[in-house]
Amino acid sequence: MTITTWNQQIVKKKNKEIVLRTIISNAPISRADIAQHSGLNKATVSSLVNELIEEEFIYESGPGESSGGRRPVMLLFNKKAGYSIGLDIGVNYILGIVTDLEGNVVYEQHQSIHNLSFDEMIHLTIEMIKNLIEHTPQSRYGVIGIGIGVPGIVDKNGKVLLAPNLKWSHVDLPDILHREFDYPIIIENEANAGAYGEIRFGAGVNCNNVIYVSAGIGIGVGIILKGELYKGINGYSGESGHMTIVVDGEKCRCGNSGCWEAYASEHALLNQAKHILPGATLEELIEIAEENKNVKEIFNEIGSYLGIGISNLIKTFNPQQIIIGNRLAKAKHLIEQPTIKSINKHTLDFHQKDLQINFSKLSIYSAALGVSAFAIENFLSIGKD
Amino acid sequence: MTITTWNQQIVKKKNKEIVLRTIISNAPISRADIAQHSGLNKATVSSLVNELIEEEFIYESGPGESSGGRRPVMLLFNKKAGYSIGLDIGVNYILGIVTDLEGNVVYEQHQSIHNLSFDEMIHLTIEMIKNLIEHTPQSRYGVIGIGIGVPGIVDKNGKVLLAPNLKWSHVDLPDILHREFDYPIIIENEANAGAYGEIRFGAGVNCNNVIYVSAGIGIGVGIILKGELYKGINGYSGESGHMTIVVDGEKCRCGNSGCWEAYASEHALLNQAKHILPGATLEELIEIAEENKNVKEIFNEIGSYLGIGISNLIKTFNPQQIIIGNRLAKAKHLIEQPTIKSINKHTLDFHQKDLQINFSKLSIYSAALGVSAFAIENFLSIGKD
DNA sequence: CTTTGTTTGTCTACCCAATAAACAAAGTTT
DNA sequence: AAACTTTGTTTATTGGGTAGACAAACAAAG
Repeated sequence: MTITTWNQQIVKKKNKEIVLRTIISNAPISRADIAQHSGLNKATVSSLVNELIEEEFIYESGPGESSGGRRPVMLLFNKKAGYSIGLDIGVNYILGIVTDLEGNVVYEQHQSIHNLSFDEMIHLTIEMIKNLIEHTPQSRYGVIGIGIGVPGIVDKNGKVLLAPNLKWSHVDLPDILHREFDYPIIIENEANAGAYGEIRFGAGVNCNNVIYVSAGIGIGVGIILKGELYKGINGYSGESGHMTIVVDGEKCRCGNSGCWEAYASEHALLNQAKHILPGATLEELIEIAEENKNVKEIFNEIGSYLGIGISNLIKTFNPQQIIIGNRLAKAKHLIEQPTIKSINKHTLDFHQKDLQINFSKLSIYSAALGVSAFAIENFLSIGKD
Repeated sequence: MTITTWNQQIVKKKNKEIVLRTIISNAPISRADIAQHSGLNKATVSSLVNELIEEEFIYESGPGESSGGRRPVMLLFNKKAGYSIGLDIGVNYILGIVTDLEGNVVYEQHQSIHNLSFDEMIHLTIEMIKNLIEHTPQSRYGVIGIGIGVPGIVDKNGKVLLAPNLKWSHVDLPDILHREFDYPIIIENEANAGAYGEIRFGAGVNCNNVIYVSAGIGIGVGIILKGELYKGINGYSGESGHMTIVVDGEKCRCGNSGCWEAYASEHALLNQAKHILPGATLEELIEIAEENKNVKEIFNEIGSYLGIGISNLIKTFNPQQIIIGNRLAKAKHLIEQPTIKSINKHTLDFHQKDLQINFSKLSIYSAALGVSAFAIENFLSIGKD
């Protein structure tokens, strides 16, 4: 096994990437400014910029304001050079989106599902992808990749090892899809995808160490460290929903007892609420909470427990930001205060320094945008010779 | 702020580092083998090797076995090119070591301390470092750095923000020491240092994702991800000893209740044992446990709780290895089985796949070797032009 | 002992990317 | 209009890595 060595080609590729990323995050920008900003030589920038224009990753948008000399030629990222496809497979829905290279949704398809067999599920997924591809605008690079988020444990090769809520186990999704589609395919856990979506396009833009708490039926955690998704040795990280917060506490679906998600998930909420309002959904409970003290108190309690688990994560990671997402984020106005209160109570001042607690900004799109972003990222760093 | 750009000098530096590291971990090795192993061109390797010889980082040890042609010239790492100093400051001891560049201890000094004032403590530390420097063998690069491990929270600049057991707060140790010594100085939390010591020289050699659980008076955690120490946004990561495992449980010294270390540390152990044997130390209890069922049961329980917290970390990190170190590791024979049993009970098969649970191999030297290794690492990547 | 083939390590010519400096073009300021 | 500024390109140079030729050193076969 050989290590990655360094040579001029790598240098060029890295510098080209620096130039491109500088344009993406500072557009419109001139060649001179890129040189200033990146520290690269003017001539180097000029040459790389011209290659990027040739490849249609960027384009000249015309002259900008003069600052006392020749007017600069402003450069823009060509977000329409290609399009990415993202799917979020949930328990009772599939959401599919087509985005440009900046993560703007140009087409979307929502599909409710109920009690589908595995084969029907796969068939529906494939049909959906076909439809998304059909609705992808023409462009230089076309569809640059397909990302799929699933609520379960995904290994390093994209195999879905266990998705209890979908009743999937050992599903080789990349293999199944590669038989139909000849595009790069990325499968990712829903919490990981959501985390990435938020740091790229949502509440966590410009944050490098972020813990995304996906509070839905269960609780999953997406971990972004040093700007990169951390996945663990086999890809099974972020199962913090099953960390013990009460030894010998409530029974959890995983077989253990006292798990965080037995106290702070949608499942826990519905479980509490069924004594008051049997069969009510999260959305219904949120509405009722406005007038019903007892229901409001349940949200209070859920928020408080949510804060306890988050505090555990804060003490372990000392992150820059916590983002609370997925379905419980809909109840932001009900759980934000008790959650923050709980975090304040359970962490030291040290850990609260420089710490932001936010809710998801992308609502239902977090995961789909996240996997779409993975495909884009993959394309921009690999695809660019 | 300019980004790090890429040029030929960087390429050379990186490749030189590849060559050096290949030699360090594969010595004795020939130039041809390095080329084979690294993927670099023979000529490139030859040139870089000759520079490294010039700089005395490596040397030729004579001809090796022929494999059917000209006999190769074998290369060895010159571990005596410089020496590193490591200190482990504990509550009632200071341990100082001098190591060569491979982490072999060439001189050591143990010092017991009791109820020293802050000034006395600093004075003693400085005197010890002076003594260690005096006992450092002559070499090309001399003392290449000083690393110090402390039982407390250390920020990114090496300032000790809080070390409750030492009664330190806001101690600018780097500043104090730089007035005395003109060497690179690295201050690190004891758990982080121990973690690094173990992955470099101990139980975690060749492991990239390791959680080191420092179980002493309290519990600290050192997190190694992708081969690097993870420190969080401000350097306060790994305070997992204070994660809640029993909501509204035992009071902890931090002010909260139900913290892991209130159930699984030396402090918790002594607390339990004082009802049976008031005033007994950990070492005494370990001896007594051989014959005393009640004491043995306390170790059992501590191990069980230790396993619960470790399980929480496993679910979050999906690490390759857990290393249990610090004082409680002395009771390995008493707590290993209950700990492993507890981990088996509280984690899923997925997380146990490819997972090793080990105890510290470096015993009392973990932290001192760790900080020493930090200094060496710093020297080898920066010091080498 | 000779011949043949292999392995090792160096040397040379060459390639390629970044850089500095010179330069032209297109502005602004005095 | 003249002088200065800024932008972006062109030129020559520097300094790395690489391929391939090469000699030295050795093993194996005859």
